[in-house]
Amino acid sequence: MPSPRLNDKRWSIDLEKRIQEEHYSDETIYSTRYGFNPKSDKEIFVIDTPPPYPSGTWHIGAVAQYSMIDVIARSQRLLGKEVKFPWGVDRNGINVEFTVEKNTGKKMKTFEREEFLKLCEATIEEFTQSMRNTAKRVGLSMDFANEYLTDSPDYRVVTQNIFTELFKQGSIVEDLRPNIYDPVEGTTIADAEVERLTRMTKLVDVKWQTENGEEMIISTTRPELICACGIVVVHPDDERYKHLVGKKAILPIPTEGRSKTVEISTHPSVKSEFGSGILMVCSFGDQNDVSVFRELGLTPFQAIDLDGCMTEIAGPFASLKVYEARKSVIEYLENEGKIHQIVEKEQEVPVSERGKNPVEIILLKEWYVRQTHIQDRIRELAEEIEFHPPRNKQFLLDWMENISIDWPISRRRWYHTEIPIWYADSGKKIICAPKGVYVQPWKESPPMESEVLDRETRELLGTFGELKSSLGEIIGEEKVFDTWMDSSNSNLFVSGYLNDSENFEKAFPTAIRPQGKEIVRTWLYYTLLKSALLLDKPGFKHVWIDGLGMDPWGRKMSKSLGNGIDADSVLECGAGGRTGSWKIKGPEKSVQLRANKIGSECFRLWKACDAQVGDDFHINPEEIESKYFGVLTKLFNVARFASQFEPPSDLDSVPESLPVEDRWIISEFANTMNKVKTAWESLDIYTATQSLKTFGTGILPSHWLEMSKSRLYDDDKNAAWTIHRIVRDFMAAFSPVCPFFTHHISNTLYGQSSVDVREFPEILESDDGLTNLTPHIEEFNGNTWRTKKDNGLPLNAPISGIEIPSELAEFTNILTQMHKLE
RNA sequence: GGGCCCGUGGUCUAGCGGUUAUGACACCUCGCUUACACCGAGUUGAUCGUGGGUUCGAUUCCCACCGGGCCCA
Repeated sequence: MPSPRLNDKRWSIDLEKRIQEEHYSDETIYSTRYGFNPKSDKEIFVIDTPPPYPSGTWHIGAVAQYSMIDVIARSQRLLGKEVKFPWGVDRNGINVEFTVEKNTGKKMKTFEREEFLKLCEATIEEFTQSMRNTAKRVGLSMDFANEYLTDSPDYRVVTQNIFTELFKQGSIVEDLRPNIYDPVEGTTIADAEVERLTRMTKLVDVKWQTENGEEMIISTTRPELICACGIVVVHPDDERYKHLVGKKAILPIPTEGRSKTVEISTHPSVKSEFGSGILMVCSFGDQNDVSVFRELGLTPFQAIDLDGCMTEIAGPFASLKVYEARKSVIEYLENEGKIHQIVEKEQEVPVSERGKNPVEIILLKEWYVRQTHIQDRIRELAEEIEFHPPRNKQFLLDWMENISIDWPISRRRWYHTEIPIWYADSGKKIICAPKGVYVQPWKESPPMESEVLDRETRELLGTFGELKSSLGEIIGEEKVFDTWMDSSNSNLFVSGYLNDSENFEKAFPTAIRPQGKEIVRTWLYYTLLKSALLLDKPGFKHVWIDGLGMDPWGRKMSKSLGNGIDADSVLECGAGGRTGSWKIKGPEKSVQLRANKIGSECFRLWKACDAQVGDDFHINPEEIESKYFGVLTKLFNVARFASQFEPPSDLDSVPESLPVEDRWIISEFANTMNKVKTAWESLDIYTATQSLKTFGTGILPSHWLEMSKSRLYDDDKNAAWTIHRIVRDFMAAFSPVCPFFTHHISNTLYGQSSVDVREFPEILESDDGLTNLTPHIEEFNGNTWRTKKDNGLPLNAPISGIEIPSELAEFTNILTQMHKLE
């Protein structure tokens, strides 16, 4: 056999890594290849990449998603677009604060603020580094040289400026409102950050008395909140309690500085079948309490303070932690004989997503982005966006359906973007940081060119420099922003808002927002909200919402279940001959999974091929290897086989008088390429990859190659042209999925890398007359192989008595030769 | 309690009013045939979750139920 130009016998993880390292080693070559040229005449395609949050380990499901975003980026380049594929890292937030607290064993607020920030920055940088490595290991073609970090001054100043802009236009307000508050971490959180955990709770039936001595029973899980009770209500249709309505109930525990009685009234929100059917409404046990207080115009009591302790109104229970107060109140009521019964009950407790602490609703002065007024407009703007898959739009609509309060954006934490505000003139005036200057009001004075505004009317009064002397004491805001305030600017930031207005016009709305469905209610929603408030535009043209990576049994991967799979272990599986093994807790017992080789190319191929976008996908390394590594081996061998024959100098013009079998496979290939091109254009990774895989591992090697082998060995120029033209174009079309694999093959065979192709390969003409014969060819070959097998003949043995069907008359010669028909 | 999504051979998956229901992996049988045994060829295997309905006809549309997931009360 002539020696193949591809010398490696087969595709391997070590080869993959060698190519990859070379690929990323030279920054100049890398940037020329994948960088963004804003001056280009091509259509601009900006990807609003989700900036990942570095936490030490990168979830394999997320890595799989990023690899698909990379497929989108590469396929759009292949189609001739000027792609901006930014690499950003989301680094603000409470997670890194928790990590530092855990590592040092000290709570944040026991640190000096500056010192704590330094620790956070060092920690997050370490995590970021390992994330950069994984990003390259999985082959992402992002613009790493222009990395953006959401905790850098460049990024934070954009967040701050956008805040100021929204504040001036009236879309941001400050107000004293009931807020969801995490007393352990000492900060307000938003609705979207609350999750529910099932816990056992005591449902306490407390005996109350009315002023005229009638006894009534009220069930509650929060007896410590009796001190904040504003009213007692029953359902208006509840006949049992009609006589109580209008009377007064005496609080069953001692309180301080408030009325000892509350009115009994009716409210439709009461569930009569729950407990006794009588409800105490306290400020604030839950969201329903909030709305009853608001509806009836009651003045709320502040029962819990910022440290999660009872306030003075709790009388003897003041300054106890909520949980201790509950125990003491129950004890007190028991001693007083005021408990009817206590039942242990399963209850869903709202906790903070990040800290898993039970949250409280308390009155706090916070900053809000107004959002309830603009829901209809956001819905209209969302109409202009194309969703992939369309059904996942429902997640957004469902979430928006439930929005009833504004978005609280201030947090009492530290490693976040600072709210760029100072208070002056005894709080009557506000100083806003000027454009383009990142500020830290908790430790800095306002820059001279800052603007001074009336706190109520927002009227501009002048610059800080002009008014400095008349402003009295200046107090910097200590609070910071919710991290979603930062990340919801990503589409604005990457398209040049405030930094590159010339480009912004062309780049916004960004072409695509790819993301997971778990952050629809946060990242997607908040971004749409911001884009609507600031520009009255949809944030993007396409939204691509993928499902989540699940364990092999379809359950969410989580630390507590012990069913997680580390991304690097899959990508490195097979490197240096090391196999991979994973011990995963299944629903019943632990299961040991093993694989010999996976790597980035096989991993990407699996994700591209195995499921349609939007569905949750099961991650099982054994399956990834067994189903998809063979595909790479097959394709590699086709290319390796081709590589032993000299490619014709001119692959672009079709030779005259190609024989029928070459015209046939070219027609088949043209059909495949048409499908692939359409699929890449419509962001349909699944169809594009499936089509290529089917062709490349199916009729091409099994039928055409078998037919044409002997011609190739005989130096037939037509056969050589056909195989090389197909391999070259195939690699280009396939390069978005397996960039290093196709790079290696195309570079070795043709001296030009498929990852550099910037125009989809020309698709040759397809002859329907020939492609209609394909089922007949497949059937004839299959029958002939079976006949040989049934007769105990090897496939290369001659055979007699086989008739070529009349439809395949044109193929008589080649089929006779192929099967050695006699 | 409400909403949304999903349920196709042992496993994963395509199809979404008329198909001999797609493909892959696994299984089984045969074969080291000058690209490939980390391979090839061939076979076996699905009453398309269950029960109703609409229709001449349903895996595909509607309803109920069951199971899984996600979200919200």
